[in-house]
Amino acid sequence: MEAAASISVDKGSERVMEELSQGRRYADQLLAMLRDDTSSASSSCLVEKILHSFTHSLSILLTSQLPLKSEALPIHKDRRGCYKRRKTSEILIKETTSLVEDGHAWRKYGQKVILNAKHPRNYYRCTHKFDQGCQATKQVQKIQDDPFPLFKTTYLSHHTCSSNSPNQIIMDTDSNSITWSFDSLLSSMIKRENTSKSETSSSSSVVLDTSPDQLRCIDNNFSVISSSASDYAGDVYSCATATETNNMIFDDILALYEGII
DNA sequence: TCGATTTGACCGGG
DNA sequence: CCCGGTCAAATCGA
Repeated sequence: MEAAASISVDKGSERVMEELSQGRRYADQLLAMLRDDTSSASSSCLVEKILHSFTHSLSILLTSQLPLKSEALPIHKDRRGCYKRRKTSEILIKETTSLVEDGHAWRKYGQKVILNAKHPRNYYRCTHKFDQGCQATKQVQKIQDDPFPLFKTTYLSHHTCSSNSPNQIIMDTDSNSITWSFDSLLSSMIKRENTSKSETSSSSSVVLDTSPDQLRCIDNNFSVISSSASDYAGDVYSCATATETNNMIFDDILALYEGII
């Protein structure tokens, strides 16, 4: 981001960016108008695609430093200056005993053997890097071997995308319980735990009872599991809208599961 | 067919 | 120059 801002963009691409920005503003206005009219769902969808296209184009112009002027082309593809190494700010490091989903859509873009490390480091970027210009990346590396495996995940930059996160809490009207809906998270874990089974349910839920000191997993392949979960029960309402806190709770619950299963 | 992953090449910072 | 982060062509697979 800051790297993009410091780039001295030439006049041509500056004009292109201005033109794209104007187009994007028009599309924004059109989308707002269409959203008022409930009968034009498909038109809204189209406008959203146009908006993504504008955002993508602007993102490319902002982040690339490829010369627009035609200069002597090298024989093979020259990628000098094709990316800027990010500043190491906004780092979050997590260590987990298994590879857990964190509710965001990631796309693997690289793997490197690291000096003096037993396992390679894997590089992921946000799926919405190009359609929404989200700069979030993460690195995952196994740092401890198999009897008691440990994975280190390093998150770099915050998500700026508006991904429809699967880790959304759905409040149950039942006064004694809260239903959490985080399909991808739990079903992926169930897949791990039941690899021998040919079928896994596509949807799962966890019910966190507020009165008894129990954590229950309700799923086709699971029976009732209980453990201490009172630490989380009291916090759920207050952090229902804080995604980061939710993710932390999900991680804790996963750790809890791993202790049980 | 098209999105995701793999993997060797390329690049920049130290 | 080395190491680690990123790119992008090739490949995979749903």
